[in-house]
Amino acid sequence: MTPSRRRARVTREDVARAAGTSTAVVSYVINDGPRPVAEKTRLRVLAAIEEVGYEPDAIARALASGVTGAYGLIVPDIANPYFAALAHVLADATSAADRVLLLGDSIEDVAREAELIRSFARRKVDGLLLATVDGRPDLTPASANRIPVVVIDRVDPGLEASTVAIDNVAAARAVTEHLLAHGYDSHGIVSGPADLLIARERVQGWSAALDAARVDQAHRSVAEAPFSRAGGREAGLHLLDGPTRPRAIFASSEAQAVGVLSAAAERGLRVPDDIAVMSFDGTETSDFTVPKLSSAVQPLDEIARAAVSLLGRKAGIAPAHQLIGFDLRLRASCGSHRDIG
Amino acid sequence: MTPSRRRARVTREDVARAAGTSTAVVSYVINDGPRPVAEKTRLRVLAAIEEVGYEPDAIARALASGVTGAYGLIVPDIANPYFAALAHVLADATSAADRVLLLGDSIEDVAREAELIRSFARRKVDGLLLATVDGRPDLTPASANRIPVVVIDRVDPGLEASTVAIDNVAAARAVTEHLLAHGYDSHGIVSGPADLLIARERVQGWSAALDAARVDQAHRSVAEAPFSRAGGREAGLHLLDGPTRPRAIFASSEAQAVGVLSAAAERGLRVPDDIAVMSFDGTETSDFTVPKLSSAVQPLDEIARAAVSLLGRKAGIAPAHQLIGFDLRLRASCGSHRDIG
DNA sequence: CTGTTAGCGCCTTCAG
DNA sequence: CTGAAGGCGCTAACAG
Repeated sequence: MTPSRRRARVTREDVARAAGTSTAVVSYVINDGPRPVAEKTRLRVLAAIEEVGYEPDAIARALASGVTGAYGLIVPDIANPYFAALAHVLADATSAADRVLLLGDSIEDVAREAELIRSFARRKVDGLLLATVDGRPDLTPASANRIPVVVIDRVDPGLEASTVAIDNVAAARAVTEHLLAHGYDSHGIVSGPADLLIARERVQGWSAALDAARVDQAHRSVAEAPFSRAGGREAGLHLLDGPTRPRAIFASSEAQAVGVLSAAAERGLRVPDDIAVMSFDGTETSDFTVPKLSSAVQPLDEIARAAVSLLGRKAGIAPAHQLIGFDLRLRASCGSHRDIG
Repeated sequence: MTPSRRRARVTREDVARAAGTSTAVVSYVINDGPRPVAEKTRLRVLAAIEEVGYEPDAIARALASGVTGAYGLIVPDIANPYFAALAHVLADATSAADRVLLLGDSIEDVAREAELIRSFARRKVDGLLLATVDGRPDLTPASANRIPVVVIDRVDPGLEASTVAIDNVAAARAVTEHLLAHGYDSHGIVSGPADLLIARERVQGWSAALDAARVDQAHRSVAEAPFSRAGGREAGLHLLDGPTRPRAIFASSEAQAVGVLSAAAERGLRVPDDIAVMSFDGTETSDFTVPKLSSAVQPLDEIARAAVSLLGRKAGIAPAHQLIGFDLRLRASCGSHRDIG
């Protein structure tokens, strides 16, 4: 049983020999096509595969077939719990599609992102899932290789790619309307970077709700910050220390909301009694903050399913733009359900 | 300028033709070897590459050279902020090593993990980074392909692989000694699953410190739970609701500590005034909880560097076991620094 | 220093 | 239903 040290690699040829067939038949069996194989031969091949311990080489298969069986995912920062949650469901959906996932962390850096796109394109991924840090990323490396691209999360129109997203304006508006329903009279928002469309959209929804309620401009304050916990804390402190401390703050991402909670604690303010907070995204993180965060929830599983499903389509032709519904989840941070934390 | 629709693929051949050389020379230029190339020729080739817009095909290159330029990373749950933080630094270190990262999420499932190991082995990754959910994962698919494996985080001895980890016993002991220094007299621990060595080690360190301080068994309580936020909350509630509520709780992972904070809030208990909490891992998350978490910090960058560096070694021969130092970081949750949150 | 060419392991068309 | 054989795009001997 001492394995010959020189021949670690077991190939189709070994299988064919053991089964007494040709290598082509082995392929037919493994791929269940493109030619039919007699049941008897099939079993013989299967037995031979078992016997010699054959494992198909994914690289060789990829080169020959033109299908790599890999999807690429690029996110601005995998350490951000929101993107981590997104990656989780996407990894799952990818597995379900019987593929592996290439992860790229662009570190919120445009140049790095472009590099990752090129790198993944050279690797001939079967599809690219992109949460971009760039308003208008260069997708030509993908299209040159006929790689379908689905942009998620930070969606901007005019992209030569399919998109999956929620209605940011409507979601932000719904959040704000809830805050208004509580009777809060002065409002602050922690917005994302103004060069990102989704950041502007969320501000827009917030403004629209305040407009409709005829909230005076003097009772509104905006603090722009990166979509991160640190950004949220900074912006939160800025709002809390400002001349007119808002009674309610809408943090336009979950990470920022976590930062706002931390800022409030730092100033000795109680949430929601002194300051109400609502959030966006609504991953599991929001169930474990103190207090729990109310938010517009992005249904990540749905988004993942939709995104991976769009990757299945042929590339190039007619990008699709899929809108996913959001949920409003009320917890303690906005003043609802004080009792249940 | 209308590109011919039939020939999307630009190959070395096109470059060679444009440069008036052979395809081999193109390879030599691109790979800077294995044969030297005259400077003049080199420039001509470079220009030709630019001119025809050539991008090397990573798959073909992998097949021919036997090097894929990809590392695999398998984690129990990428949605867990701790593993997300780990993935972040590993992605970075991988990029620095000029490679891409294949991400596998085993969903805390042993079978799924085994499947991922096989899948990555078939893909011929150049190295495998494994945060296993299995005490003794089957690494033969890797070794059969001479793929070096580095086990991180959940390390167990007797593995046929290199490991990178901190001294869990010492770290847990240091945490507990700090708690004792505060004068707390009754102690609880949220431990991880008992079948994981690191979980047992952290309990061991905790016990050792209590033993040394002659803390009576009656003043100790243990609650076992998964290394997750939900697990931490359950176990936390269990400890808080038990017959002898501990004055201090050591949560043996950051995720669990977040759950404990949430449990304390649910019971209307203040941290650290009513109940002190210390944690493990210490990622950025600990700086944004309310209150901030004191913890034994695992220096992820160092771990990542060490792990990727170990992957560089040849496979098979003599696995190395690298121990990384931990830090003790004191914040508000244990009763230190009340003022600075 | 440069060109020729035989693979890498598998897929798939084309004969049989 | 099965076998033979030509690629997929690139690397790396081996000749010149």
